[in-house]
Amino acid sequence: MELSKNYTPAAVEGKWYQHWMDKGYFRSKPDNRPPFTIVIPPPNVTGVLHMGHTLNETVQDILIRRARMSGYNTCWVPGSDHASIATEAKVVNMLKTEKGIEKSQLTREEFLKHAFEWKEKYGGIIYSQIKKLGCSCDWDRVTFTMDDHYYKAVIKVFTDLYNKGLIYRGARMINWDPKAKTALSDEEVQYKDLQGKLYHVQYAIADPSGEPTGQFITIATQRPETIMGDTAICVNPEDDRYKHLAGYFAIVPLVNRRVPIIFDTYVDKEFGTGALKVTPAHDINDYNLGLKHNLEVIDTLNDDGTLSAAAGVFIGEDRFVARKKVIATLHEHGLLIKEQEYTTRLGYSERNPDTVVEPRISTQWFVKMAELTKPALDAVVNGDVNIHPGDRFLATYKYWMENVKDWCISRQLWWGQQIPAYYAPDGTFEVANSIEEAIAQFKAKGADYKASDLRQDEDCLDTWFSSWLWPMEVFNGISQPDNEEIKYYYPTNVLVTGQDIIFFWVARMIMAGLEYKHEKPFSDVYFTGMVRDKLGRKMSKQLGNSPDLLELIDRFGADAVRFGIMISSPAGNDLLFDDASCEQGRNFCNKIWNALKLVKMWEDRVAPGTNAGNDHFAIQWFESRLNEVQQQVAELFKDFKLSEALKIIYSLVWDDFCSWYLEWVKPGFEQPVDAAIYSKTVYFFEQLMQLLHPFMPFATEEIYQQLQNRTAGDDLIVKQYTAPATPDASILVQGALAKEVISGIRDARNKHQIKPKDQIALHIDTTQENTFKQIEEMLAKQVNAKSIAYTKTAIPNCINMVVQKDKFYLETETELDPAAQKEQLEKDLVYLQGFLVSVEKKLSNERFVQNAKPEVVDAERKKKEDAEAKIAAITESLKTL
RNA sequence: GGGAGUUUAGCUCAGCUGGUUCAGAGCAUCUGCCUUACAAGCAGAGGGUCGAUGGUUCGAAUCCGUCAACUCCCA
Repeated sequence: MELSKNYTPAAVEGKWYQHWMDKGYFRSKPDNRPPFTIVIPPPNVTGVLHMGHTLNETVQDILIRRARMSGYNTCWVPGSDHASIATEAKVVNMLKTEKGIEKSQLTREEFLKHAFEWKEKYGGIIYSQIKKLGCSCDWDRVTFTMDDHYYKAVIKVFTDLYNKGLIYRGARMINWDPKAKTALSDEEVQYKDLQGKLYHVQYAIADPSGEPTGQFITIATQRPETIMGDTAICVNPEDDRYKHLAGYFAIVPLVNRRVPIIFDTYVDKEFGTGALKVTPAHDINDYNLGLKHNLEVIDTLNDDGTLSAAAGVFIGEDRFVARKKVIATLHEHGLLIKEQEYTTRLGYSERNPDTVVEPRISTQWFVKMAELTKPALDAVVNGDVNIHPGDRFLATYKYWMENVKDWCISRQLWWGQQIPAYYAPDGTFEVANSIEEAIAQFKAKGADYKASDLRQDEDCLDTWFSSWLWPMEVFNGISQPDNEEIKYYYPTNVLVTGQDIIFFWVARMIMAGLEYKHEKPFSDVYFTGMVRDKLGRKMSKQLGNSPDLLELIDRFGADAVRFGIMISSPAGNDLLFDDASCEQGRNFCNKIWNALKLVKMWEDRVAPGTNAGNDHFAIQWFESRLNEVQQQVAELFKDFKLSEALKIIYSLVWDDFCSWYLEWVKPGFEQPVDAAIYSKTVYFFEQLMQLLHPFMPFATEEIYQQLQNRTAGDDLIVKQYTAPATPDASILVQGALAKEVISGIRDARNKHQIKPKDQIALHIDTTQENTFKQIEEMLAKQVNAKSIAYTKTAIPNCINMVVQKDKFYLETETELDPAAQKEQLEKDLVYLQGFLVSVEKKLSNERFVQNAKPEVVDAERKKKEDAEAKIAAITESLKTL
């Protein structure tokens, strides 16, 4: 079959993916082999694959494929999470715009039906993209965090933690998303720096008896719309400006409430006016002050961010509209005396990025973190779980673990696991796996209720409260503990994820794993960096700088995209992604494809019966190079240095194999090929494809299949690696010398403007004639020499050059310019003499000879000898000019 | 405000426990080639006082101090 001019990914990718699927290569069942398990960090169902995912999935596929080829029973579990807030927001929006339905018109059950329909429709997009990328996930294991068994597992864990006293219900200051109308955990709030204003507002002062003194105290606030919730004014006890106000009151403007003036060192004398208005319901610090000083809490906001009746004024207005109105009113009354520019930080909702989060007091469910974090911290600190790269994230992890606050897990949403707390009419409640169990529990306490008497908590659980069970429940490890699969696959091997979810997810999975399996969920965590555009900007929808994955694959091929993202991806560092690197990947595929074409051309020209080729220097050399790189790759994989591994494979294939090896063994035009050389070349090619396969699965499989006729089941994807042999160091040195001589001669030819077609006669003055004798043929071909001769004396009228200790004379018909040659040689001479001086200086330094390691001193002596020999060679050459 | 990280060729980055085969790679640039696998290619070349400044050492891109710039995390 005629091979196409260039590699055409579209023609092979779908074909091989289907073949692998048909053969069941991605499927895993427990057996006698050691397992190698990865659980996919579940992308959320609302998403499409972006470049961050692409990097992530590619890394996982590389690890899985390499393990599959290394004797492991590999299991890569795909899935997605339900993304409570984001999905509910999308569904609500869809219902409104497409069907004109408000969520409030629906029952919980009706809403969930719509949500599941939505998930069926859009949730699969991401899987098809992962397939396009070539990922070898076990598609029979797709798991969703709202699957029935998963749902039950989450409820079971909730009940269990509650019974252990690790979950409680209570009123706390929480982060409120007024758009989604739900509480958020601390981790779901993103802070942004903003230019705000500080308003200086006057409050009238009343004396201890309550009589107005006619004086005012000025406070500074960013949030004048919360004034109506003020229940104190606080100043620093050391502040001389306010000391006389002990026992006095302030009158809150707009609502004329009389509130105490309190003293606390919390207040910074230097900030603003040194006087702080205290609004316990709407600021975490004020809340704490309120607790300390026993202040009244007045919540002036509704759950949608509008002012509540408790505000007294501007009731029903949005908080930002109310702010403007309050300012205007204060201004009218002459109470607003100054506006000041001020840089501040505001919290935004992670899932509704345009919505400012409101600190709010609310009754929610919390997980007590202290007991759970302790073992999870130890697991990482003592190296049971290894984080890559290095321990760069260890400090961050430690800090968070040591300072973590209780985790708010209730969300005022429907899309998620409904909290299994059942309330009796009298307000008491029981937490149970089902309403029947709740009734029984009530009964045990002497309260007799029917199901219709009880009301289940309306709220659902934080998505992360389900995804922290992921490495266990994808194997039913919570719902059916100690089943065969969880025993076989858990703990998993590697977790590959972005560093941005270290707290959301990684830390909590470790906690859950230790709590429920008494074992870490994974041995290694590999953090990928953030994918940025080539200007270093984050990729975002707003900037439109995130390339479309499917379009990239169409343009370059999946292998090229994988290559592109991996080659620019040092572990853990942010990577600047540029289409150009995919282009490099495409060119690489093409290069290999063309090497295939060359080798295939030889297929019909094999000279039978000859085996002389086995002694060919190129074969021995490449065998060693291959072994050397195979060993290096194995080391790099151990350290998760995938990008570097790809780089050295790339260089092995392109430079060593294509540029040197193939040129060295290539027969003359239409000449026969030695049988041994041919079969060795095919073997090397297969080895290279095998080494490269995890990175570029499609092209390598295609080429592997093209190289020889294969029997059924002989597929590269499952071809097992063999342990590399030890490379022959002396052959490698000779190979390096050959390359250096060839490049040197080519350079000399170039510099003297000898046309590529003009032949030279080469004379070599060397002490290692045998070395050159065995590479004579390939050397002559590579530098276009018509003859090679050995000499012990200088040849006149030649281009002179020196490589290491050997002298080369290039005899040519072209007119030579001795002055230019002389200049070049003299330049080298000056450099070498300077080098020699520095080495001698070092060696004559007694302290160096005494203190340095013997091998270092020896190395310096060797350098000295080499430099002297080379100087001698150059000096001799110069004499002939 | 607290903590972490980064600063090496035009660009993106390697350089582990200090020793001129460590001053590197890829891309980009320049020169010469449509050589019978590949112009998405081949053969070559140029380019950096390793952020600044002190110190330790026989010797520092590599260790320590200070400073500067940038990035990220936390409050």
